[in-house]
Amino acid sequence: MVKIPATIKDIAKYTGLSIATISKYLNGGNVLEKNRILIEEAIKALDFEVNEIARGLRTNKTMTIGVLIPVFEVFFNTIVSSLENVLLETGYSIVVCDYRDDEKLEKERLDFLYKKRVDALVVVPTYLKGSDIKKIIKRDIPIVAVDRPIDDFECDTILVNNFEVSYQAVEKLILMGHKKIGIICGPQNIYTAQERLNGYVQAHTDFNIPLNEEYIKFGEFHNMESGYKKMIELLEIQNPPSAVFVTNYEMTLGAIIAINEKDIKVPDELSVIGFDNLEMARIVKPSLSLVVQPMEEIGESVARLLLKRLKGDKSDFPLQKKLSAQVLIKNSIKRVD
Amino acid sequence: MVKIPATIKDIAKYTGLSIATISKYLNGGNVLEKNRILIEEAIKALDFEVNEIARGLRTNKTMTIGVLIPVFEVFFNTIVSSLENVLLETGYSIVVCDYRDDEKLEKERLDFLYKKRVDALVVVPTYLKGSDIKKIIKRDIPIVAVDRPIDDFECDTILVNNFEVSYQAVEKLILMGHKKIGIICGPQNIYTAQERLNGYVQAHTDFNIPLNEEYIKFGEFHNMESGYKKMIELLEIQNPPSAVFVTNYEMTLGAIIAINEKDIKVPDELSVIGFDNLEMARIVKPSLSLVVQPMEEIGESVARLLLKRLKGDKSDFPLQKKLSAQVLIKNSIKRVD
DNA sequence: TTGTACGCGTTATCAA
DNA sequence: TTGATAACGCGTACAA
Repeated sequence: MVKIPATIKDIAKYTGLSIATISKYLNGGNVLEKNRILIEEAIKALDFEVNEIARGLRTNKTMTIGVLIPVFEVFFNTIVSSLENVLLETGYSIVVCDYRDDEKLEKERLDFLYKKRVDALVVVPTYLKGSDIKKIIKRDIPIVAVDRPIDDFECDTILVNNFEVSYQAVEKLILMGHKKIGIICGPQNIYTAQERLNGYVQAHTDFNIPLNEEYIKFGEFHNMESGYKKMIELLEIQNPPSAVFVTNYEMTLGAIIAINEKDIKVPDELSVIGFDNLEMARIVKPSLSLVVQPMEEIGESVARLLLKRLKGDKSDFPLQKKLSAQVLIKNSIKRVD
Repeated sequence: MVKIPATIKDIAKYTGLSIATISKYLNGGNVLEKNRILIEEAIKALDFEVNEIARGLRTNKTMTIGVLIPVFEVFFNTIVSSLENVLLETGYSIVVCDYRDDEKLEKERLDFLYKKRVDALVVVPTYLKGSDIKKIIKRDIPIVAVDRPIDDFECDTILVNNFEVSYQAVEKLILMGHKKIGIICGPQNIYTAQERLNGYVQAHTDFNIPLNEEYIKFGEFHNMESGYKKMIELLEIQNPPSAVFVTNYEMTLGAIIAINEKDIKVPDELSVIGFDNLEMARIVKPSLSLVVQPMEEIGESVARLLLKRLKGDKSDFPLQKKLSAQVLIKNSIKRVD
């Protein structure tokens, strides 16, 4: 605690060897057995640890990867967690920042990570455009966009098939006879929210079911109260929907509370498909049908791609990958006619 | 993007001035007006930015503060957020790590932050002991324990009056005539959970109400399913409690779902006090009584203390501060006899 | 295998 | 005010 950590120089003095030899030992080079023992003894005795700042200055690498996410919510947390698990073995660490869905903060955090000299960046953008990135990022480091593409910027991108899975969910409802289908969407400026709405619209189009604007509600991601409110609104329509599709975790939570409060019986009085909420789905009775995104797979894909790029392998750049979410049908859907 | 960022040396060349002068300018020193203009021109032209790694090596400061929290959940997020807001103005940034309630990870993350040469540490410990810290932290940097003390380690500590507020909550129920009071606690190895249980016990003792072990359930923080399960268990007791105190956010969420599912009327059939869940409290009908912790205040206190220590002011060390949580009474409590 | 010598980009000291 | 120069701690040719 009190002593300033020893440096390579100290180890050199202690062992009588040169700085270069110690450095080589530290980096896995060959050293005479007796010297190795000596060095290891010195390291213990002097409580030595490499100064990663100095090493970073020299190697121009920090061995850290910057991760920028909108908020610390379970969807992003899970992705980051699995990303990290893969990276762990490789010597890379991650530094995660959230920007609380704030446009200004999004740029500031990106700048922060960049200034910390991360070796690569993983970004879940909201407002961020290509021009912003070009303004902030001046070194040529790998950047991967996750969950949402970056407007006007060419980079590796890993997405989920939001449109398709949303289509499938709504299609399922339609095939069960539903024609009055409500949807609680996210903000229209967010890519994933747009895609999910588009899937809903396309399914209606394909099955020749007219859209009813009353049934389309816009809530906020990361805000369960909005899910609650929008569900209440849907339930209070004179001619309410017979099924509702809620397009995100937190909003699903709020929607469930609304349904309970109104004492609506699922699926008898209302069919429901939620989103990304396995824990809740287990709890809620009857078991909740869900769209489940492959969060772990996203994290792993990002990690693998990142490692490839960090090795200098630029093949397939810019890579565009779309992973598949699944519609998980449980007991919250009833056939109607 | 392509060009490697310019260095002070480049600026020196461009302007014809010396490296030392540029450096002085960068650090707010006095420079002739014409030189200042010249330097600023060069900085723009060459896209210069200081290399903070090099600066850190030289100054032995990274101007970052490491923050270690159990999980990214709303309670900790809010604290971190307000901590950050205060720090923002000062030039310090934070790097946040979670350890997912994992003992091994808790040490690893601490080590990671330490190796990143943070200038100070904010820690919400779970398993961490003084001996662990002494093993990992060798430089003498300020450490602040938040929400929970660190066993066997002398350092600044900022806590919440868990015992007292829990006592008050239970006392309130008792004063409303309740004698059969259930509690859903957190894990016994966590300080805050212990304190909350102790407050419950003490209130019973003071009012001469015998404890009923059946009414004391242990769930898990950060796991709403446990709140759900424990509430179900309480409700299924032959002689169920007339009131339940749930001692954490996520568990309160699960408990509410359980209550809804069982179609229990609050407060007629059951009085409830939840925890830390303002958003939910707004949504749920009837409005939920709550223990509310002063999250913002915690963050601000930590920040101020930290800044003081970073200035070298060691007065009052080790500081022990206890902030006050409040019992917020709403419509979820009924008088019984 | 080991050591010498230099450079990474910055700050800090001390003359000028 | 400015500049030459020595650190900071480490990695790496290159020579020994």
